[in-house]
Amino acid sequence: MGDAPKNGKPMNASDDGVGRSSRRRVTSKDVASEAGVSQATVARVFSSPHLAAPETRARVEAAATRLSYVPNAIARSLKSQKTDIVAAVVPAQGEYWQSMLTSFSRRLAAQGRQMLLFSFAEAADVDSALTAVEQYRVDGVVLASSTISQQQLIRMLRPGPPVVAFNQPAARGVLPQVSVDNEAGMSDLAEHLAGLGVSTVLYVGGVASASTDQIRYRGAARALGGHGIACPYLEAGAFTYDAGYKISAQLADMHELPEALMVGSDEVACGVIDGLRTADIDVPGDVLLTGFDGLPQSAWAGYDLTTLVQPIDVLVDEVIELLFRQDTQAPATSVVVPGSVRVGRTTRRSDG
Amino acid sequence: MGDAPKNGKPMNASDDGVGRSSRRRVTSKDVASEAGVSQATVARVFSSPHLAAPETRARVEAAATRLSYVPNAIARSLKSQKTDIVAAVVPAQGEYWQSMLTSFSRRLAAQGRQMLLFSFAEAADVDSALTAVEQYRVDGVVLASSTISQQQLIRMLRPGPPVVAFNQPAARGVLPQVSVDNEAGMSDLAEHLAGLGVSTVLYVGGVASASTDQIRYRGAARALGGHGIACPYLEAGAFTYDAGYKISAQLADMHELPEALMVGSDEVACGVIDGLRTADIDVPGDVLLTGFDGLPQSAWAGYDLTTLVQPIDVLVDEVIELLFRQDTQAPATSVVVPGSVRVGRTTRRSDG
DNA sequence: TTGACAAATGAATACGTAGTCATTACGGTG
DNA sequence: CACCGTAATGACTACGTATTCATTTGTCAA
Repeated sequence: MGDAPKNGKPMNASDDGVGRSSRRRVTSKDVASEAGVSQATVARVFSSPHLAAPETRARVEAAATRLSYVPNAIARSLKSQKTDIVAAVVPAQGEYWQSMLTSFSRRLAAQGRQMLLFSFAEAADVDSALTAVEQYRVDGVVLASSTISQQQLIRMLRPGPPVVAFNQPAARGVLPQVSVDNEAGMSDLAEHLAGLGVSTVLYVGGVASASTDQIRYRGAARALGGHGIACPYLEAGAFTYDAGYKISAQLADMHELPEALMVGSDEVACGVIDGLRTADIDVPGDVLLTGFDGLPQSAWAGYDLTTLVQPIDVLVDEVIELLFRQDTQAPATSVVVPGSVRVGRTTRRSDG
Repeated sequence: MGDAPKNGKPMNASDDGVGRSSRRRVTSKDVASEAGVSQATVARVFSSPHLAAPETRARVEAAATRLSYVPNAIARSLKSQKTDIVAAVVPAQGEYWQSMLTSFSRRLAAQGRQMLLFSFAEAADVDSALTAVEQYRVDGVVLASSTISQQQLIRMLRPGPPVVAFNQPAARGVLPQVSVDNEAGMSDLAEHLAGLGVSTVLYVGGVASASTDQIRYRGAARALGGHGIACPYLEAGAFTYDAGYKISAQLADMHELPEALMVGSDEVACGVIDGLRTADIDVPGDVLLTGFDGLPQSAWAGYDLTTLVQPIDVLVDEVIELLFRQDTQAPATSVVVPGSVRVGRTTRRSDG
């Protein structure tokens, strides 16, 4: 046991080494005295190793291992004014958000960043989430959900971390925003239907006031209009399975079904299919159907929807790119990523 | 705009007062001088208001509002040695974990705590997640997943924040743990089947090495054994829809189907149902079926599984209770919460 | 030999807050 | 009036790290 370093301040000399050494967390200072260097050197070894002599580095690392030293990210954040944390404000419900979440989380982890999660069920929760976000000085914020109010969006504009809205076209011009090309996607699906010779279509939306819903409907209506096909709008009331299931009763009651249904989201579409089935209406036998999003469930054999698959990983990458781009000058960039049509059973005429 | 020295100290002394006063974040010191009090008083107003005179408090709050002061949670955490953050280490895939996540997140938010999310796809990711967890000095950790190794569990035992394992019976005796009563739950389902007069049963597990799978199977085997019914085990290979879908081919090839299938999880069960359907085997017409977990999808009309519903909110509450209980003496408490059987279409004989 | 220069390191400081301690003022009790 | 306890507040410091600055050492060219 070598001892007597030139810097022999007997601070915690009363601690008898081996005993209960685990009461207090080990700090860089402890490692420093263990390795016989200064605290500054320890910090350098961990933050910018190239500034330390190889021999010194080895000694410090050995000491750190011996003491099971773990750097304190809180202190680092305070000093460096960077937390390496990104906040995500995401609706509590909805299959779609979940997959976006995990993709986002993994991408961040690969960059050495962490993710602070805020899930909310009501608008009020968003406010408290935003308050917490401000306190934690995160490096970036992602706002997902189509139900965040304009006012809440604007709140994020005051000086603070960069913010990006996810699949929230309403934010365009207010916040930087990333979304799939909702209009073109739904348009592509409409063209697919038109190509099948469909002549009557009904659009089943989720929430009429949601910007995604409006834009998707516009895509359908325009494309179909180009073929001289009308496209009335019916609102399910929510982007949920249950909403789709319930609205299907209205569909079943129609004296004449359209040839195809374009549904605003996969989750609603699954509900519609199941609901129609209870009324002995078969998809695609009696009516064709398209979804939107490309959820895992939409590919399940029980549904096998024709839908627009959102490239979630690409969207997430764009979000991160936008968050950490140095060019913070451009005030409200809007990135739109194309999706891709996946043809499933629900638009295959079963007359084979 | 060519000035910008590479290492320019951004003194905002040139800041023209009222205008863009937002270069630097407002601190409690700023509020102090604005309100004509000391920094200590500002801190008190925000952390323990009862220690400040009402009049002073009002003045400080007014000043804080005027400057849009937001307390810095990082600095507070450093000083108080409490982050009010809980880390969750959760598998990236699996419907079940997602719902647990959002429930957990909302519960924490209600307590003024935040949640740091780590989702992982492979075991290697768990290690890096645990490293990050240690650095951020979180107040607690929740480990979810049945595939975390014993070694990784043990790593969390060194001095650090309290840790609770979620639905991970393998952790029993090693870490405090909360889970649904897997054995009793599966046993209840088995009794349900026995009550229907079923005499041959096949158990379709997810991953045979997973502790939850083993315990659930034991519940089924014991209960059925009590009725003199055998219960062979078949492994799907994963707790996923696809695994269930694929394994159903083996079921369809059996020269004689059992009367009932007990599937280890709802997600696998959905795959099994869809897979059987492609082989023209109907559930419940040709074979009864039970699931486990109580996922939202299991209640969808297309499946409507008889399953064991896990009371996620209760489980989450127990986790939080365990994390922050002062009584940290008890080394490895194990809380087991009962689930409830929900009878669906998949065990209703369609002989009506 | 000497000066210039780079590499390596230590001392000191700042990040923004919470808590400890000391100080002041005040009202009640003896 | 003297005494004491309590409320309210300010000065100061610690939390653990990253970074600046100065100092030391070694190397090379003049």
